[in-house]
Amino acid sequence: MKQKITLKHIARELSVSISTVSKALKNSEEISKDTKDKIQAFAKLYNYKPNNIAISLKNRRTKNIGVIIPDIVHHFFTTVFRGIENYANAKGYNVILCMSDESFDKEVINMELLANGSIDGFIMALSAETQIKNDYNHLKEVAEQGIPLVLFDRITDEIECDKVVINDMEGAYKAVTKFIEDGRKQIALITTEDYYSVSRERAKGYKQALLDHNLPYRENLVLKLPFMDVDELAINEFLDREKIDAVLCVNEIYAIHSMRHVQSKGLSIPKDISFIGFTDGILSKYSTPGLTAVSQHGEKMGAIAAEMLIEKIESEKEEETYTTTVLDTTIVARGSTNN
Amino acid sequence: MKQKITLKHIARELSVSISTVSKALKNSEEISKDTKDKIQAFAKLYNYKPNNIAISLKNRRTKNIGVIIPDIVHHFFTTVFRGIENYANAKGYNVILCMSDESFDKEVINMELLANGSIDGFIMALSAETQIKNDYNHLKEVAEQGIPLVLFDRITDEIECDKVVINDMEGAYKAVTKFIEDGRKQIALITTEDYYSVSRERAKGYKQALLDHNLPYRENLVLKLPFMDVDELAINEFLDREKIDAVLCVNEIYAIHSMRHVQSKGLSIPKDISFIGFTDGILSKYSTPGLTAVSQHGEKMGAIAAEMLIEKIESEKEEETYTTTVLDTTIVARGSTNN
DNA sequence: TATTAACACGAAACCGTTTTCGAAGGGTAA
DNA sequence: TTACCCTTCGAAAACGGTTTCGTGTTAATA
Repeated sequence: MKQKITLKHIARELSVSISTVSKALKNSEEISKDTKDKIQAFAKLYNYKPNNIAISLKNRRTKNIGVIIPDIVHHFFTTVFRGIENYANAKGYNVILCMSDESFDKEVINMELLANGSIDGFIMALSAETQIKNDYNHLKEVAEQGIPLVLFDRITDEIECDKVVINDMEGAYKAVTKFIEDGRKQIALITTEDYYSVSRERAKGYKQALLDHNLPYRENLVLKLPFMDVDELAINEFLDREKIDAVLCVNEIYAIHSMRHVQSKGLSIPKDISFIGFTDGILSKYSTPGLTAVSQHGEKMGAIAAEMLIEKIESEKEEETYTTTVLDTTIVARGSTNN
Repeated sequence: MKQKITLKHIARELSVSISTVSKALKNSEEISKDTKDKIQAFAKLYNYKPNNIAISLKNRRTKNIGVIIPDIVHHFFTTVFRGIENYANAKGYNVILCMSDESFDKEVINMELLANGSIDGFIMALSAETQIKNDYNHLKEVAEQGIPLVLFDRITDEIECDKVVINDMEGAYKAVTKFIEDGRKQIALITTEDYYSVSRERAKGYKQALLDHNLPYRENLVLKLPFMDVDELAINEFLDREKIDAVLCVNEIYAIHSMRHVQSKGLSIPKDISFIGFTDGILSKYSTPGLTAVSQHGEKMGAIAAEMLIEKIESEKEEETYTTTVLDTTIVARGSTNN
């Protein structure tokens, strides 16, 4: 096992001072060509690489970004993460990934741990529990310490910081409009409880699209499910009970399950009933028929979040101007709607 | 913006030395109760938290684990990652996640970057390109520096280190045996080229199961696809050409696509033809019919990998004993086979 | 010959901790 | 009074770098 070589080793070996070695390796003008050549050759030979930790301590910059998401086994979050990682890597940053598991406590613990010097900034999507509790003191703490923060997807108005979201309202609006243009009249919405910022927005878009096209908004065509467990029975019952010819679902799982259920009753998709689901994930692509989806462009979202964060990290000036970037959605048409 | 408080600040404020503060906060016997009380109260009031970076430099321990995987938008890898993260977090470690994007160069760059002090050990699955190139010098370098390394899933015999794999051969063997017990005779295998360690093992299990049950092994019932792009036409043609009543696929995508194709031809699953796919992912669960799957227990795999790594990191002794843990698979029966 | 500038390098401080060792001061025993 | 021992604290080194400032040497200039 060959130990990592340090400046001190090189200095001792070549009988020069540590400062000379440091400068020589940075090609400083101060050092004579002879000495530089000698030192650089030696360093290359022994594959010298500066210690990241020492540099971090000195510069008070870690070149690490902390990312906290509710769950990693989740298609949308992974695409966002990919966007973050790619951009960050290209800029020389590494990414520390933590999962909150939708738990407030885990979110707080992870943040506090990382905030003690391990990272230069945070990118995060709030956990469900945090949104329900509506407690954002851990975020405020971090902001007060001057650590840059970017929120994406699951955000809150309580915190002033950079944000990236998709235009959830517009996405739902587009989807419902497509249904209407396809001649659908009985358009249902299957969503989650309101504490999610995204669900609220999508519900708004759904309602607005109906009203703008002179269709009635009817409460009984909206099914609100509590998060966490997919209540299949509630979905089945809802689909059996109401007279419906189109369904907008706020996630893939609801949509896929609904499609299976109506298919098992002998209905034909999209002839008898058509579907659109949020998040253009893997299920939409491979279901039968393919599920028309509202694409959220997760990777782009991640890249933008990373760009905003690194911009803040690297800007010297301490201006307090925050921007919220809103990404438009795209409808990806597949077999579950008439195209 | 309130700056992070350091030992030095406390020392100056209370007119004691830095060492006294440090000791007092660790409740050292050396310091009088009065002084300790005073210092601890002050520290608590100003919410003092030691700087992770400084501690890392001092201890030469970062409490960070580097994880390098080919892709994050991939169900199996995310489940493994979840297992790693959970275990590591419980042990006080953070996880730095990098993606190699199946690229040799990215794998090398990421490893070298992290190896310079940022992490205490690596957990990784080899990129496709690395396996094709069969070049593991970057792994050897890291091992030589005494940095612990655990390989999972995509491994190699060229490197001596701890490893976790699933029993791919046994998984395929089980699946084929199930087909045979269900009365299937024309059992096909759709797999990737041989450079993947996992594909090779699965092909072995497929062959062995056939031979052990006195069925012929026929080359024309095995379709080997190059990785990266799912060649849908090749699959269709293969399914149309051969007389087949059961198909084992080495991943979900192949299986789902195959099922769609035979369904579109009017065949009934599992009556006319049945399917089993590797990786019990989200597609298997939500396809119609559900895909019987060989579960790889990714989360357990991740937990074991993390356990092995942390064990190595924290053990003082420098024994060179490496173990390979082999996880057995489980068949998760669903509608694509007769049960 | 004395002054000065350029060149090449080293000493030391610093980032924020931990830890070893030494020392001041007071108390006790001989 | 002397010797010794606790108790309690601080100085300093160390982790591995960067950077400022100073200094010795040499050569050019007055």
